Amino acid sequence: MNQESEIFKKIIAHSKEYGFVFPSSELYDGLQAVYDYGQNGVEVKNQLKDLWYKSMVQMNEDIVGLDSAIFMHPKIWQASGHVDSFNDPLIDNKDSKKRYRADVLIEDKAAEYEAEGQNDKANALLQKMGELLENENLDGLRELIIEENIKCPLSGSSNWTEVRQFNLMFSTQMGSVSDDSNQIYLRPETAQGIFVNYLNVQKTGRKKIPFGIAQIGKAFRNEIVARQFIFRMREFEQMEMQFFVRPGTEIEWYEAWMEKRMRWHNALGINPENLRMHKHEKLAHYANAASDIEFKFPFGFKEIEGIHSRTDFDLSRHMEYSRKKISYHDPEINQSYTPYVVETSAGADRLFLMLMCHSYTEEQLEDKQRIYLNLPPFLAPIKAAVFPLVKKDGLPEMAMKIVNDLKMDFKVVYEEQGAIGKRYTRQDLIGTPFCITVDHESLENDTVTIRERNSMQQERVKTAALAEIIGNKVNNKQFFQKL
RNA sequence: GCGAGAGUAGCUCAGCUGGUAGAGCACGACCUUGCCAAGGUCGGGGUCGCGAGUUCGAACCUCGUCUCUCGCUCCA
Repeated sequence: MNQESEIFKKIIAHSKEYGFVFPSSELYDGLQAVYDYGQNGVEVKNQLKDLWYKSMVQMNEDIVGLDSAIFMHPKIWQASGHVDSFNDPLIDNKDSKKRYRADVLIEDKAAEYEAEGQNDKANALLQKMGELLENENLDGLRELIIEENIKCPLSGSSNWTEVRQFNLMFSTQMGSVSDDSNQIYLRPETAQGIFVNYLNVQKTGRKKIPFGIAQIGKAFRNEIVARQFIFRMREFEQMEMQFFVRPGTEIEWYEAWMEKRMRWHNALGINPENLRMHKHEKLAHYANAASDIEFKFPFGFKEIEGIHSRTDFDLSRHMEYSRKKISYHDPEINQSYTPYVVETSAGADRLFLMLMCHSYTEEQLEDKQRIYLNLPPFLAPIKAAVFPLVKKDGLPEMAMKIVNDLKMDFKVVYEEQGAIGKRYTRQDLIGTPFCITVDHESLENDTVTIRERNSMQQERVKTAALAEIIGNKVNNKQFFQKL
């Protein structure tokens, strides 16, 4: 455990030192649980998102894309259940330092009464709590806890703090005149943008069920405690796909998508031992089956993607709250129904962190330690670096010409500073798959050496062959073939 | 939000019982060299997280505050 958190610290430090991830607003001492992607991180993340999007929309004829707004009608969050379930009244016990949900403490007490056969007392308690919650009377909740002599199960004391309301959704005002402005939320998930556009896409795209809608976008959650670097952030990016299916077929599709998504992660080159599927025992209110794909981070197996069978919960609720009909007439069986939904929901930032953890490699050579990022070449921020062996004799000019030719196809850099070994190392540290060196022989026969990152092996090749050699490793084709 | 620990140069850290900041690496220029973090010379860079207080004098002591790390809590 200690060694593992050591390695995680190194990954965090490496991410910052080499321009992958910076704490947000660091100049002003930072902003808790918010991070920025640096010059190298943004390249990785953009390519990761592009890879996911194309894997969905380009590789599946029955999936289309969407980019819905972050601001949405406030009623959407009532329909989705977020307004209710993202608001928790919390209370701390000062002796045990434990935090509880105030409503859960009272519910537990009611359950005790029930177990003792005092059903009336239990119901009265629950009713009173319901009223207090309805009126957002937090002091009243605290009084009720004290009246009922509810004690902390751990410390056994009733030394309670105030009850505080935690709202996991960020809110702001729409409308510049504060008097008649409306409170709206920053979306806590991207899925609802897909649900409320389901009908638009289905009709204008003439989509037949089954079909899917994929979207990448920012979401916001006001986490009580956000830890573990970019694993849990207040502003984060989701890559979600909602697949609409005929009721009764959802479990088949759910299982198919579990397999498909696992294949996707394997195709990234992640060690299969570090990936696992975790079935939810306790299901959320909207799901009839749910699993997480988990990656073994240095701090343990944690969720990177969820696959959920969401039934018709969301569409039905939107039908109810919007009072619009959202059913589908299925010509194949000549029946109308509300489609069921199978969702795949991945965290872009978590996948990024997974890639960093996967890639960070410490290798012991005979005389020294080597550190490099074993990023999949198609996700590396820089595809190739070109060096003149010395900065004279026309070598820089030839190297520059190679850069200018290659940059039409790939992100490449030119570097002449420092000894050649140091330049190789600098590229290793950011995961550049290829280093190309121009030497004196290059001027004679138009060949260069190309060095592969992991093996450090060099090969002398014709300059004209470079684009193809790099392209074969760096394009997405071989990735898609593994899906 | 509670409890514990931490914050000095880009990074890793020194800095004695208070006497107004150093090293190595990194970075930049030049010279020498040329295939895996080379050597030499020179140089840039810090209001010691921030704000008060004590003191003739604070990186150091006291208080507050911010941020980070760990634990509790929460986690669709």
